[in-house]
Amino acid sequence: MAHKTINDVAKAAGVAIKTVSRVLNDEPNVRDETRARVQAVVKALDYHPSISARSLAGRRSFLIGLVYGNPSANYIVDVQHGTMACCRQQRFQLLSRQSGSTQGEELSKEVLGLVAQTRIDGIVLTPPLSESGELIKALDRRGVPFVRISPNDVPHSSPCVDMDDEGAAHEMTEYLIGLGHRRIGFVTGHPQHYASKQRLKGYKSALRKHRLPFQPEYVKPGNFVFDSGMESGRQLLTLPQRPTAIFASNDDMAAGVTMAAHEMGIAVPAQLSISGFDDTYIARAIWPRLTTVHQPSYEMAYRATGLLLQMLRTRKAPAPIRLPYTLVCRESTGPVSPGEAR
Amino acid sequence: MAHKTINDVAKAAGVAIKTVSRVLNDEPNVRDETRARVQAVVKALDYHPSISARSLAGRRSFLIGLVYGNPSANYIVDVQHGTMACCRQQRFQLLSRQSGSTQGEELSKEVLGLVAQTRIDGIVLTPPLSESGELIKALDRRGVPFVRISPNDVPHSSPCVDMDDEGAAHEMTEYLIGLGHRRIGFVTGHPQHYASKQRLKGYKSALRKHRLPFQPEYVKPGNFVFDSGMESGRQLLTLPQRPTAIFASNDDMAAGVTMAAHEMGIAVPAQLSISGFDDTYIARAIWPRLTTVHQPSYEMAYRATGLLLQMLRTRKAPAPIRLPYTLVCRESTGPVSPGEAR
DNA sequence: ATGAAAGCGCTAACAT
DNA sequence: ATGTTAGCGCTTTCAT
Repeated sequence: MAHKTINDVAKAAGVAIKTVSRVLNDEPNVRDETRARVQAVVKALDYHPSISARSLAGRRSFLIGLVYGNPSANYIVDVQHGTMACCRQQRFQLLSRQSGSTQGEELSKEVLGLVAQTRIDGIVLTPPLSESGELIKALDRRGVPFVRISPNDVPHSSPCVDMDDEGAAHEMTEYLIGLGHRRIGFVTGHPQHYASKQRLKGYKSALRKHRLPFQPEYVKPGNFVFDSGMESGRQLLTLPQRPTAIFASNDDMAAGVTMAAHEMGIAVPAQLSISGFDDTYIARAIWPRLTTVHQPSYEMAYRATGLLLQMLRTRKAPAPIRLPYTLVCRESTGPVSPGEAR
Repeated sequence: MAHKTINDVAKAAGVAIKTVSRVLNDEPNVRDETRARVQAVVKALDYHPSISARSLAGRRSFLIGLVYGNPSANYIVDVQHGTMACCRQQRFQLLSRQSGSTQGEELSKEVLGLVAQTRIDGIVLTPPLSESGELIKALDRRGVPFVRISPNDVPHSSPCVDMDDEGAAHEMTEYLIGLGHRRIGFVTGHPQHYASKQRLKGYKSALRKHRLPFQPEYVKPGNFVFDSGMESGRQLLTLPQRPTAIFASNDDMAAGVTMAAHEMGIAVPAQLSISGFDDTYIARAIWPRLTTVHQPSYEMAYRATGLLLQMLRTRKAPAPIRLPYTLVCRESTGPVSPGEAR
């Protein structure tokens, strides 16, 4: 037997299809008794309204798009699951999309095409796409609601969920300083990524606060990918006065630094402390386990999706949410050893 | 301005909407000249047909569902990207869904509900969901086309993409034997997972072939998750006659074994060789990098999706595809040391 | 080779 | 509080 339709339900419940529609959409003006009867029939028939039909007839598709370009698989999975959990609760479906291009006109065109085809009700934007001014402008012009995850400096009225990246990096750096480290290397994130700048800022401000000199040769470039961490790690560790601690802007790169140290026969944490950022799965899977900043990616995505859906209902942008981070201290960091602290 | 419709295109091209429809769907009976004109207008107007309308009117939604319950994030991401790449090429959209329940009636209900709501054209099933007889039966009854990824013993005419798990495990075990190992531990995968059985089988057959005794105490249970590998690793390494090599049924568990070895102060690979299965990101991110079986997850998913879409077009099931694996030898394995091989 | 009309399963706007 | 009707943007079926 084919799919049930709203007509089947209406017939079985002895009401008009409009009444069924009201019940499905939680609209008022239905007697409790009628509502209960319809709901019973819906359950009995195992009826699921067609989102195509709803989307075509109404102004909602019950489809949410998650668009990402982020290279860190573990981060993405956390975000996707957070978004999915929220969608499921509110009976929305999730359409995932990895964007080929990361910025500019091409990106905007791709996302706009997605919207045109699918009529998705809203979009969850992850970094670094959440920072593309052009994309945001394009979405605005089309009137597509969206929510951004992660800090970013594109001023916009749309909702946003973030955390205090600068504060977290500051705190992590202070933690390393507290362990006695004076020469602390830093591996940056992708230069276009606003969070990268914030994390670097926090690193710098902690040095300043503790009157340690900021030495540019201790800051190496990265792009959030493992290999870039390994490469920058190698460079830092071959410096004449090598750092006794290295703080990488995400876990993947911290794992790369750890790999570099292993290859060079430098013991972690005895000779070198390493810390990361994000607290993804990899932080607990490598040896020594990474001291890192726990970024609540799953919850950020969950809350972000919640804001988006709320906005769809109320038609106005809810206030941004800032979620707390926590320092997670594991075995990759330790007190500086006397021998290393010349 | 709102979205363009097929009417806009028809008007601009000076044809009936049916002709536009023919062009969009690559149907015959359109003059080349007319076709070209319509295509030009489509491009000029940046027109994207609404999948809701297509889905409602026709028998296709251009939506593919990816349903997974697999706990390994890195594996899932590979699969999702493979599926996405194929969908993008053929102008399908991807709806991702992590199933809450892994089996039985609940799973079937969830997936059937998804189908009813979204009218997705077909489903890509990943292990272990691809092995649920009940789900497969339910999908059959509803006439929902699907394709399964990974080996499995539910006989069915639907297409399937897999690899030779048994052969791969056999080869990996032989490789360890070739390095001189005689006491080889094994960590199994999730018991419900057919690939687990195949991998164990390959391990056993290699031992047999080389006339090594199969010792049940060298086989410990796992469920494809890091922690289970660590736990089983600990148990194996506290055996009175501990193994000189451990073969875990996936990379996450092999990473867990590596962690256990580190914690117990056992050097890898000097005192213990470790190998995994899958060749996910984690295999290259931990130290020492894992010797493992490269499973072409991305390509398996890509090809599987291709089979599914082909089946939608031709209405008949294409032949299954078996993709080749390769052994990837890295630093986690080495010749057995004389001291260990008592 | 092209077009006209009906209708997919819903919701919107307007009855009652 | 409930029902009726007219579409949403396409594909289908049947003409021409």
